[in-house]
Amino acid sequence: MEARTRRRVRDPAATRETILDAACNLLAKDGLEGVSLSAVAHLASVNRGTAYQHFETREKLIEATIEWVSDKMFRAVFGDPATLGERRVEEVDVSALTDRLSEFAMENPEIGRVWLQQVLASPDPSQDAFWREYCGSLRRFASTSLAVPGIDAEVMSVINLAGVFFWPVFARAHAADEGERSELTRRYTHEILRLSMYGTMSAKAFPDVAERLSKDFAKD
Amino acid sequence: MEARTRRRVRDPAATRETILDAACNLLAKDGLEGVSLSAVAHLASVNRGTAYQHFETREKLIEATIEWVSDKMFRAVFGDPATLGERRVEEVDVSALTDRLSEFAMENPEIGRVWLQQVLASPDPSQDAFWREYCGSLRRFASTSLAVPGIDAEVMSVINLAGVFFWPVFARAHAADEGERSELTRRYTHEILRLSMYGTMSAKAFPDVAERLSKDFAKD
DNA sequence: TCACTGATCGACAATGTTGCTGGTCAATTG
DNA sequence: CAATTGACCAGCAACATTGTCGATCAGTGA
Repeated sequence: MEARTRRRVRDPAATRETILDAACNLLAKDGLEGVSLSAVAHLASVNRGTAYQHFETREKLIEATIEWVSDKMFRAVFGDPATLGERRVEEVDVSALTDRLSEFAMENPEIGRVWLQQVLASPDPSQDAFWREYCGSLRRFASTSLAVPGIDAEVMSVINLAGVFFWPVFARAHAADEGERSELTRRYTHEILRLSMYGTMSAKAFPDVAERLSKDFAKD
Repeated sequence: MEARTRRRVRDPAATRETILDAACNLLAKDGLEGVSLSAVAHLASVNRGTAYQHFETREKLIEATIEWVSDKMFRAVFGDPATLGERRVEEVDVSALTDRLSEFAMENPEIGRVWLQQVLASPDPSQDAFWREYCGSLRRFASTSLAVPGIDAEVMSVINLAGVFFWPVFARAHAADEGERSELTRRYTHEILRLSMYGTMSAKAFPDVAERLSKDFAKD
C-alpha cells in the first residue's frame, strides 16, 4: 500500500524556478484567469503550501511571474543584459530585432500581452527593464538621422508592442501547423517593416492630414 | 420591519439590457476576471437566477457582452449600421475615424482589448460586424490610389486596433485629470497619423531593409 | 374572468480558491 | 553531534462562484 508521495528534495531556488515556470506556462495557456495557486502548484508538482512559502499571495506570484517573463523576453530580444552596454544605436539591426520579437511573441502567446498590460498600467513603466530598453532604444533611434523626424517614442513603443503581442492571437487561431504559423509570422514582420518604411497613406494624396500634422506639431 | 425587496417589474428585454450594461461596466472596470455572474447580477440589481434565465452560462453571458460591445463600438465609430452602405471609400475621413476610435477606446478602457482578443481568436473574425467593417474598409482603401502599395489589410487592422486599445492603459494610468487624458489621446492620434503618412525609418538610410521588403514581396 | 406562460426570485449543492496553521524533516552551523 | 533554521507538506476554515430547482407572481390571450 505504501506509495507515499516522495518528499521533494530541499532546493528552494530550484523550487522557485519550477513554480515560476509553471505559472508562466499556465499564463500562456489560459491567460491570467488560469493562474490560480492551486493550478500552478499542481502543474509544478509542488504542494500548495510550498508555493505559499515562496509567494505570499496570488498577487505576489503573478507579479513575480511578470518580472520573470520580462527577463525571458529581454534575453530573447536584446540578448544578455550584461553585454548590452557595448552596442551602439547605429549598430542595432531594426529588422533583426523585429524578427526576434515577433518570434518570441509567437512562441509565447498570451504572456506578452499580459506583461504589456501590467507594465503600461504601472505608475512607472521604466522600472521594467524590457520596457526601458525598448522605449529607450526607440527614442535614441528617433534622434538619429536614420529616423524620420517627429517620432513619439512612447506612443510608437505601445503601438509596436501591442501589435506584435496581439498578432499571435490571430495567427495561432488560424494556423493549422508549424509551417503556416511561421508564414504568418513572416507576414507580420514584413508588414511592420513596410509600415515603418513607407506608412500607409500617400502623403501627397492627403494635404489636409499633412497640414493637421504640422499644426499639431507646432503646438508641441 | 417589512422592507421586502420589491420584485422587479416584468420586462425581459429591458432586464437583458440592464444585465449586459452591468457586465459591460464590470468588464471595463476589472477586466474579464471581474465578470462573474454574481457580481454582474448584483451590479444590475437583478437576482442571480434571473441572470441565468437570460444567459445559460457565464460563457454565454460573456459572449453576449462582447457582441454588445462590438455593436456599441460600431455605432460610435462608423455610425448607424443602417445608413452605412451609402458612403463611399473615398469619402471616408481617415483622420476623423481615427479620432472617433481613439475617443471610444479611451472612454471605454479594457473592453476594446477584450473584444479584440476574442475576435482574433475566433475561427472566423469576419463574423463580427465591427471587424468586418474595419478590416474591409482598410482593404478597400488599400486598393485605391490614395494608399501606398503593398498594404496587408489584416495585419494593419491588428496593429491599429491593438495600438488604439492598449494606449488607454498607459494613458489612464498616467493622466491625473480629464484634461491630461484628452491631451494623451491627442498624442496618440497624432502619432498614428504621422506613422501612417511618413513611417519611422528614412527609406534612403535603409537600402538593405528596402531590399528585404521587395524580396519578400516577390515571394508573394 | 381564468388558466397559462414565463420572468423573477430565494435557496441549495457542488466545486474551487485563498490563506493559515501546525507538523515533519533535511540541511546547516556552532 | 546537537540545536536551529526553514523548506516542504497535509489539512482546515472561510468564502466565492457556478449551475439548478421549485416557488411565486405579473402579463396575456382565450
